[in-house]
This record gives sequence, C-alpha cells and structure tokens, in this order.
Amino acid sequence: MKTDDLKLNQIRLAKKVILRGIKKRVRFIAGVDVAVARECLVGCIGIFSFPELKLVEYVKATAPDSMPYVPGFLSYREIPVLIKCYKKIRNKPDLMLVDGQGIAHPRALGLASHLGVLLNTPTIGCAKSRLYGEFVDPNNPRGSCELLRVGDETIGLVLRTRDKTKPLFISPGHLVDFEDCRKYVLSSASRYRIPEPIRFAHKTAGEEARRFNV
DNA sequence: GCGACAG
DNA sequence: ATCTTGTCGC
Repeated sequence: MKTDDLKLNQIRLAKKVILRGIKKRVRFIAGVDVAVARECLVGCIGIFSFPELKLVEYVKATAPDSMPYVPGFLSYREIPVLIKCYKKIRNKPDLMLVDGQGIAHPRALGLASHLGVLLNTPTIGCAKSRLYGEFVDPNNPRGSCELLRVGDETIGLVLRTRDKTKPLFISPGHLVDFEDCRKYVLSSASRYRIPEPIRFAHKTAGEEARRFNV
C-alpha cells in the first residue's frame, strides 16, 4: 500500500484517540517490544504487577516481515505481531508501555496510539529518541521533565528517568493523560533508564529473534 | 533541493 | 533495529 493511503488511514485513526486520565486502579502494567529476525518479527508483551513490578505473565509471537521500517510508519510494521501477542494474554493489562511514540507523531498516531485504538486499551508511548516536536533539555536529576511541543500544542514529555542519562520521550498513546504518562513511566523506571516492563519485553523478544537466526 | 527521520 | 568487548565516566 502507498504511504499516501497509510497517511489518510493514520489521520482517520488519530481522530479516535482519547486523552483522559485513567480512573481504574492499575494492577497490571505491560511492556511491549518487537525484535527483528532474518525472516520475521518477534513480539513480546510482559505483564507486571503494579506497583510491585513483579512479572506475572509473558507472551511471545512471530509474524512475517511484511513491511520495511519507514520513519512515521513504524506501526504498520510492528502492529500485526503485537496484536497476535495481545490475543494470547490471559491477564489483560490495565495499561501498556510501548516502545515508540504515542501522539508525538506527525499525524498524531505513533505506534502506541495506533495499538491503543485497535485494542481499545490504555497505552503510553515510551521512545528513546525524538521523532516529532521541539523541546529543551530537562535538568539533570531523575524526574526532571520538559514539554515536547509543536507550536503552542503539547504533544508529549521529555522525561529524565535516571540522573544524567538521556531522557525518554513520553507521550499519551490512548485512554491516558500527560499526568498518567509521567507517573507510570517514572514509577516503573527506577533502576534503569528504560521502564522495567519494556526492558523485559526487549530482552525476551531479542533472545527469541536470535534463535530464529541460528 | 536540503536536512530530519520512533524502531 | 542490529553487529559486539572492553571500557570510560559517574
């Protein structure tokens, strides 16, 4: 499919994104990530208890490498395998932390937002680098935060999760607000820069992808 | 035309 | 993202 059609689809789906605070208490928080093998993609979703952050369950799935990575269209590449993973989960999480952007995207539909809308579940985008928006560097102590913005509009947060390390680019995916983003990302990333649920999913998907290559 | 560009 | 050991800095 052409990127022009994908763009129109992103704009259509972005209208379905809802930004509002999570009302229900979060008991299960998940980390979502995808690794690339030679011939396929490997997805992993790890479900953790909150706020204890103990692993409760995890699922893996594989899917064909159908589309290359194109900046701005990452979700079309990674969503199929993630939908497959989600269906396998027994304890559906109250919130999912996704490796990528939420609404901090040229058409307001990063991977986390796209996934949240399709699954109708709360998601937060946790990216290691910027895709869209302007910002000034947050101060050095952990917890320091700056706004990621486009003109007058705020599209995300640049949050320092560890002293003197590169900040994370956080943005609402779906069914959460900016305050939730700050709160849940900071409370799930204390020992390392990356939130624990995402670190787990990253490591697990990577190990599985490595096996496929052997 | 020239840079920027999640994973 | 991925290829990869030691190593510089806090």
